[in-house]
Amino acid sequence: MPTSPRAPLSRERILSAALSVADRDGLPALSMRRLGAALGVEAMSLYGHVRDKGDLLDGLVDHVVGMWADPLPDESDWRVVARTTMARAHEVLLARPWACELVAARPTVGRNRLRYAEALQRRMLDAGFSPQLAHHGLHLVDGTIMGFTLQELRRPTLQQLGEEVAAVARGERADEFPAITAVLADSAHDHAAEFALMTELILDGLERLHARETAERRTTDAPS
Amino acid sequence: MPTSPRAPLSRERILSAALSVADRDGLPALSMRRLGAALGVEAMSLYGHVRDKGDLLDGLVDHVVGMWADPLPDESDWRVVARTTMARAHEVLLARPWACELVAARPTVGRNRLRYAEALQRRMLDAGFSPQLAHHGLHLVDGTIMGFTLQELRRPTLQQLGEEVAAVARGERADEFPAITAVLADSAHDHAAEFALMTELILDGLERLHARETAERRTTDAPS
DNA sequence: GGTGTATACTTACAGCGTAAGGGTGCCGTG
DNA sequence: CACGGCACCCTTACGCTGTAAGTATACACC
Repeated sequence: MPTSPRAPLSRERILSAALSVADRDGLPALSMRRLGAALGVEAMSLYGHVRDKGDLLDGLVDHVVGMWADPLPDESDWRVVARTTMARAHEVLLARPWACELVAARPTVGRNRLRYAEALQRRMLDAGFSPQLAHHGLHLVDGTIMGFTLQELRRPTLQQLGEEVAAVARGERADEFPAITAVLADSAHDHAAEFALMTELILDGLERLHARETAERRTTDAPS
Repeated sequence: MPTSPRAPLSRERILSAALSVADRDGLPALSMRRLGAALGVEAMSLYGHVRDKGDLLDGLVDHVVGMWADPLPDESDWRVVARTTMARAHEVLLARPWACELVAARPTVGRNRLRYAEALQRRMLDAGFSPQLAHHGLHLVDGTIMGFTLQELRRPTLQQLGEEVAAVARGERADEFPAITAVLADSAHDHAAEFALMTELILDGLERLHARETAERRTTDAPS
């Protein structure tokens, strides 16, 4: 067999291997050498297809964004698009804790991010949003995805760090932190339900802003 | 002068030096060796006061949290506490881009975080929130702080990365991304105003959930 | 067959976190 | 005053990181 025994490298193959490594061993374990080893290749060979490690990470970010933004919902109602996108993004990010950290560290705007922003903002403009409000809407949806997912990821590490905090979480410091203790004691916290509730809160809020905006426009445009 | 020419190390001094280094040179530059050098000391000397680099970073996170959570507003209205805390947190995090990244990477719950959570949740419980809703409220406020600040930090790096994206941002791809182009063309984006608007949206939403909750409780408790 | 080009490998360097062990000066006690 | 103990800090070393520079191999085409 004259051909090389291994398939040739490519950006695609590198990115998907990087995704596997990060999924399996976490983000700190994603070094160029380990990634190369996972592909049966030396570290330096990767640099033919990837400018930097930063470039690789940026590619990874957009790849992950594509996981929830692709395929875009074929739906004209901005609420439906926002809702399904938020749910999918939440699911994808929860399954890949390293992705949140990565997006925070490398807030890249890639092709998938562009396509998703375009789709959501177009729906909002079509629904009569002002460009300003469409801008706010995108930020609100995106911010909620990241902010809330980070909240949930914060929780599992709670017990692993800090005896003082763990005592509070076990309800042993009710004197000093009564409210926290009461809240923790009461609620069997359902993350998925909370995220859904907050999604609706966000969408309601946006819709109210939109309604207020159109009301103002009407009184301004036709006051006579 | 028989005493050592340098003041003895302490966790406090180390943390505040780490803060300066991160502020000046960024988070990647915060290595144990550089931090030691900033204190006139070798890297290994730090390990007498800090278990780990992770321990140091956790301390840094809570230190930053303290910057906006301390002193807690002396105010009984949860809305006021939430609003001022969000504004202060936003300001602090925008001035320290590395802090967002750090919180995402090390979602630690420290002493300052506990005190702040306690204060806000107590106000909510006092106002008649159910423990569930107070829990949601804290998550909503925290999530919005992080999510929105991350959004804003994403922007400055937009032009530095990716010629394709930069072209879109300059409005040269109106054919493929009409909505984005329209939105960018129209809005002179005011981040502070957007954050304030979204803060009110959040608070309104929470208040509506609270009102709905009390209405339901009334019909349940006294239906006769 | 010879040459060009793409691809992957090798070597090397500076920097990282930190484990292990070696000094050095203050401090309380005899 | 002398001395043991003990904080504190420094030195050295190891395996890891990203990546710059240079080298070898294997295929495509004239």
